[in-house]
Amino acid sequence: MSKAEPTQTPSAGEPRLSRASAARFSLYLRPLEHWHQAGLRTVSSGQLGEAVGITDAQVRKDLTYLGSLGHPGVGYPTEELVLALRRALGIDRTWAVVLVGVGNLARALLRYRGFEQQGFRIVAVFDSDPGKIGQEVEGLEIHGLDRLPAVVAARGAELGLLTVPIESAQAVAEALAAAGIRGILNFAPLCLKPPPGVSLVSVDLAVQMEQLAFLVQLENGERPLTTR
Amino acid sequence: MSKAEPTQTPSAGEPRLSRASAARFSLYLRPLEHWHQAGLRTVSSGQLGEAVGITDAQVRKDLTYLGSLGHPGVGYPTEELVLALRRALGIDRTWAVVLVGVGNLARALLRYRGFEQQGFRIVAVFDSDPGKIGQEVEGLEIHGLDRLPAVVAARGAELGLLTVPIESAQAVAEALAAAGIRGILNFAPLCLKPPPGVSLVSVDLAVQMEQLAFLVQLENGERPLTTR
DNA sequence: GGATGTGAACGACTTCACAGCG
DNA sequence: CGCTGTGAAGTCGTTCACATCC
Repeated sequence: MSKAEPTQTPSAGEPRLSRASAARFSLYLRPLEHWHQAGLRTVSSGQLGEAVGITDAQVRKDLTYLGSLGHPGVGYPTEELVLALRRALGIDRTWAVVLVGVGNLARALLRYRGFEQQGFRIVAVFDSDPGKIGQEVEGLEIHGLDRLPAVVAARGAELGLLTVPIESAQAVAEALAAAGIRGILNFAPLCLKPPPGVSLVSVDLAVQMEQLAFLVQLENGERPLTTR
Repeated sequence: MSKAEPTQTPSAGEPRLSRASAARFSLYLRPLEHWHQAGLRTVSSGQLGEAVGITDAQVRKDLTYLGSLGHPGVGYPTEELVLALRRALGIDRTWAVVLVGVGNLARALLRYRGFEQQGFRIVAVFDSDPGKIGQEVEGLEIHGLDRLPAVVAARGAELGLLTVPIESAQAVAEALAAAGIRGILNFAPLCLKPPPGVSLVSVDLAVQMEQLAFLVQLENGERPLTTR
């Protein structure tokens, strides 16, 4: 009842593409789009690796998952590669995104051009504060949370940005799920339990800062952790 | 000349603590600090694992690196564990931080309480725009970039938040390094080359969004990447 | 009994090295 | 010749299982 079967991966789709490779696809995309606009028609695995700071072998292995679009002795055609990568990542189309929690971070995200550029459009914003509801931010009316299901459905939103305080994060995540949202990018500094059927990516700025402190400490050779 | 020696790790410090474990230390810290304040004196690996979404075995393996502070049959003393984790991460003290690039994101970061709570204090802000220099944000005067070395030295800053546009990111990173900064948290959406002696952590919001789109696409079973 | 610490098995990811093609 | 695609080897990280101790 507890061992025997390897459990997990019971029958569903085979894991064609490794998670690690997908994470790098996004990184490849930036220099590639830049080079493509600059008129470069072809790139080698070495150039790409150099640009994102990994080995050429790694690049080739990753790109294998896209099918064989490299030409020996030549390299990869820039444009095809960009298209294939975007397709693999699922950003060969536009995603409608809602934002919940209109604080400082939310305002910064609303003004951030990078999302739109990659095909993410923020189509509605929500907050629970009655004082904010009805106001506008960046041309969008702030809705009350009760309107989540209706607005999500009306705008065809599939992704959500979660910029609410810790206390309400889990509840709002579930409200988003109930409203039909399929993926959440969470900025609240806690470990959200993803509602069933909803994918989750979390960004905790304090955690990143702590990692940085750790790295600096390591480099300083100060306290590489004694066995004690 | 090219094989034989394993190269790398030539002689310097042995890699006591794995990078992956250190990344989780930050995650452990949040529920732990919460529980500690709530008066809980002891926690088990199972509880911690549950809170951050990993197995108990993984938790125990990680905590091994801190020395043996668990008691069989009882668990780990909450307070000691918090202190040991903070010490391991290098946040058992305050870090002085400078911020470069006063845009929307910068303002959001300046108002974010999470940094201060974990021992990161933003002590100065910089921008290259003459129109901004001399103004104040969140009680801090905006300095010109030319004052980086002087202010960094005067305030004893060791870390930097980089929220400048792509074009100037690399140059500013090098200026930070030259001014004596030891670690950079970069928000510009490009692959920075870390100056020698400087640690780097990058946060690219568009990349996170793309990962989310990828996960949702996977879960939808839509296009799990065909071999073609 | 309940929970830790840990070697050993396992699996995932990366690097190597080289055959093969344009 | 340069560069891709890929098995094989190697490294790193996670999970298992169990001896051990309170």
